[in-house]
Amino acid sequence: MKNVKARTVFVPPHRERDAIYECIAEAGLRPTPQRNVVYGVLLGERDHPTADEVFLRAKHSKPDISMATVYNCLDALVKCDLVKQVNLDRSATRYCPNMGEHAHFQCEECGTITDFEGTAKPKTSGFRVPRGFKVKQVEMSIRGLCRECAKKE
Amino acid sequence: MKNVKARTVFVPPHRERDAIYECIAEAGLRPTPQRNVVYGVLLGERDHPTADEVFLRAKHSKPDISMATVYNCLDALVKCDLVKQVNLDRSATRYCPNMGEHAHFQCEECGTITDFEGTAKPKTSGFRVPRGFKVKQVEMSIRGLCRECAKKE
DNA sequence: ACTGAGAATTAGAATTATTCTAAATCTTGA
DNA sequence: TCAAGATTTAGAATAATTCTAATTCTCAGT
Repeated sequence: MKNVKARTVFVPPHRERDAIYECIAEAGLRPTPQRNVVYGVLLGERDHPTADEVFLRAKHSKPDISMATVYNCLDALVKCDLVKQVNLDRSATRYCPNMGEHAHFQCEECGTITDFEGTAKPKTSGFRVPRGFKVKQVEMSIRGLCRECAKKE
Repeated sequence: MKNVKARTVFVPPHRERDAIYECIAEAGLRPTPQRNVVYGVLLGERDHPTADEVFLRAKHSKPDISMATVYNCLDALVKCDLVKQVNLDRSATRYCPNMGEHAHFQCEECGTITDFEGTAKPKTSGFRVPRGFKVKQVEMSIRGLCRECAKKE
């Protein structure tokens, strides 16, 4: 699990699909076909889908999967650090299988989300962490105009 | 509007309440009692309330205010840069009148949200902004354990 | 391979969060 | 004062997420 971050970015999808079994097991969770399908969906199209979109796509390969299961699987994947939750606005939560360090950029105009590669650490970013607080995860999100929409302006 | 950020952190509340009129007007929106009350609620208790919590508090001074209005007002305040939306998990959006630069820290254990002072810029934080993208706003959110919960561990 | 305990899945109901609608009420500039 | 347009309102509608209880699956121990 420790080296998932380094691995997930460049390793081809089929290796990832094997990795899910190890990772889920390591996290004390059971590998199941549903979790596999859900993870596969996320790896297949890295466009930060909502739970609902994941559900629709998962149905292609597993027509009888249920919404509740999709939520359960997503939660499981998040818990064992294979997937990130992305909350940007008031709309539905999105999911992202890129565990490499990156920020989420959302275009104000067209809404698309783009990953910006890089590293976020509160100290190097200039934030004062009060004494006694334990930082576990840092996320950065950016709003603005994507290339296409910036051109149109 | 440009200097709101610098001003809001240390200026006492009563001055803020005057500021809302200027700011709302400048943003091309009308100052109204409801907007004033909603903004006052946010300034009064800076605990990052949800729209629902704002609604309940606003009713104290304006018992006939409606939920729809609370959402309208919050949107208006967000639009004219007096208030920030805070989206951390799958639960309801929270609102924050601190326009000084800061990150949001959420405790995994007790859920409380704490502001960490500091500055977030994608470049100094180590993020590569792809050519053509226009960055307008950067937010940083941090998860971990707050002082109290870290002690208990 | 078989079995029992506990984990995961399922459909659908329930809950929660947010948006929409259309009527009533304000605000502002002429 | 008046008209145009913005804002507020209650309640309905929609969307997102969680819950429930019954069923099915998985796996460790035989």
